[in-house]
Parts: sequence; C-alpha cells; structure tokens
Amino acid sequence: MKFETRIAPLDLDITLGCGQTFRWRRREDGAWQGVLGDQLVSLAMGAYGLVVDSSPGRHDVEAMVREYLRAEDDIAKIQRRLGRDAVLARGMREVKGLRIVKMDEWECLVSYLLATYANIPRIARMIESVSSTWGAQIADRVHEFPSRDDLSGASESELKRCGLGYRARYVRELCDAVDMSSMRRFRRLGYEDLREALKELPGVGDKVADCVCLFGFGRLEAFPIDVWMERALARLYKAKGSYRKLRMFALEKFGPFAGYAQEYLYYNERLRAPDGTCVFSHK
DNA sequence: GCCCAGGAGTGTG
DNA sequence: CACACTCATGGG
Repeated sequence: MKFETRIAPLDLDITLGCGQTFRWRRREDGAWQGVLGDQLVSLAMGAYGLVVDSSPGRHDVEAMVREYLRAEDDIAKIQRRLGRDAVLARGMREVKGLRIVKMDEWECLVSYLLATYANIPRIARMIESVSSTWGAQIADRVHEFPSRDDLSGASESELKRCGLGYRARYVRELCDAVDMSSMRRFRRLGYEDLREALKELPGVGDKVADCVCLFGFGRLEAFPIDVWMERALARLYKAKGSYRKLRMFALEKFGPFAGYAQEYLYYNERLRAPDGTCVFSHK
C-alpha cells in the first residue's frame, strides 16, 4: 500500500538517524525502512510530501505515520520559543527537519531500558535480536516489536542470549511489574508524576524515565541527560552538576519544548566529533 | 589490552 | 543531598 502525505518541515535522515529511535535503516536509494506496530514501512521524500509504502497495509497507516512523526507539531512555533536562547537561535535552521518521534510507550520503555551503558549500534542489535526472538513475524527477517505479553514468557537466560547482559534481569522484572493497563494509566499522569512513576520500575532511573516521557509519552518538556548532553551543556552553557540541577537548568531555559532543545543539542554534540560539523556554538 | 557506550542500583559519607 | 563502586558486553 503506497500513498503520499504532507509533513513539513521533515528531514528523515536526521529524524530517524539521530539516535532517538533504533529500528530504522537507511537503504541505498535513500528510503528508510522500519517497523510501526504490525506494519513494515518504508519512508522517502517525494515531490508533494512524504512517500509511505507499507505492508501488509492497513486503512490507518497514514494516521500511524503522522502520529509517529508528530506531524501536528508546529516547528516554527517551537523554534520561535527556543530561539529566545542565543545559542540555539544561531543553528536551529539547520535542524528544522528534526522531529521528535512518538514511539509506542511499551517499545520505548524496553528500548531505553536496553540502552543503558551501551552504544547505539549495540542497542539496535539487542532490539532486533529480542524482536526476532519474541515478536510476530511480518516479513522475511522482519518482526514486530514484542508486546509485553510476548515478552513475559522470556526467561532471563534466553534474554541474555540476545546479548542483553545485566539488562536481561531488568527486562524480566519489568514484565512482572507492568501490564498494558498500567501503561494506559501512565498516559493520564502529568510529566512530573509520570517520571516518578516510571522511576519506580526496575532498571528505570532519571535518564531512562525522561527518554520514555519524551519519545514514548510525548511529553515535550522532558529533557533526558546522558554523557553527550552533559558535554553539550558544559561546553555551550558552562552548566555542570547533578542530574537534578541540569534538568532544572534546562526546564527553566527551554520551557515546554525542552525536549526539542535536547534533541537539537544531542544531534549537534554527537555529530560534532566524527566529521567536524558544528551547528551550534557558544561564540 | 584499553577505552567507552543515550545508566541504574546499592551502599556510604 | 553527593559520591564511589559494581553490573556485562561489544566495538573502535
């Protein structure tokens, strides 16, 4: 099933390749292939807008894609607010097409649980391994992300065979700690209450909780802080200190769209090292 | 071999 | 509160 839908501004390479989500691959022809729910989806930029090709295809795939890419976010408005900060104001035009994604809450929670103390290629491998072991198959070598019930049958040793290491125990305990009704209950909580509730879960600390708030529950004020963000905040704002202090700094400075500021800064900080490009600077 | 990776849990001062 | 240590593992 193939159709075109209008989402602007949008840069697929930045949005799907910047490390906020882990199951998309860029093909030789430039199209991005990934899995959304039970759909194998390919995305490419066309003349009119975003060209979506999905299989097996479903009547609501367009709505799924538009929700995932947060098509209704007013990027101009967000950037106007973030532009009050002089550092961001200088480089935001370069990342206009970066959109925060709206992942499935459960997939996001497990993904960022696995992401602790691992690099992005390894995170992607762990997720693919878990998906191909417990997720329903939808195409050749393509599987859905396993639901909570799919995964609740997995033993710790089976999970370790997927290369999870010490994370295997967290996943096992997470399956016992939550079900789909608790995930629905989480949706009704405000950001601060949600992040505290998530932190109650095994293997979920400050950083994972904020990632799940942002990329899973769509709380745009969440500002996850990892080692790259610590570097960016120190380099660009001379801000240092505990997670709590840095989070308060960001919330005050960037307000309700702190999550977008975080992803702009994260993208910039990560790309700065390998190829020398630097979108934002303190000068 | 050495270092680091989108950290969290636990114990201690 | 802050800090130190441990927890597995793969890749540069």
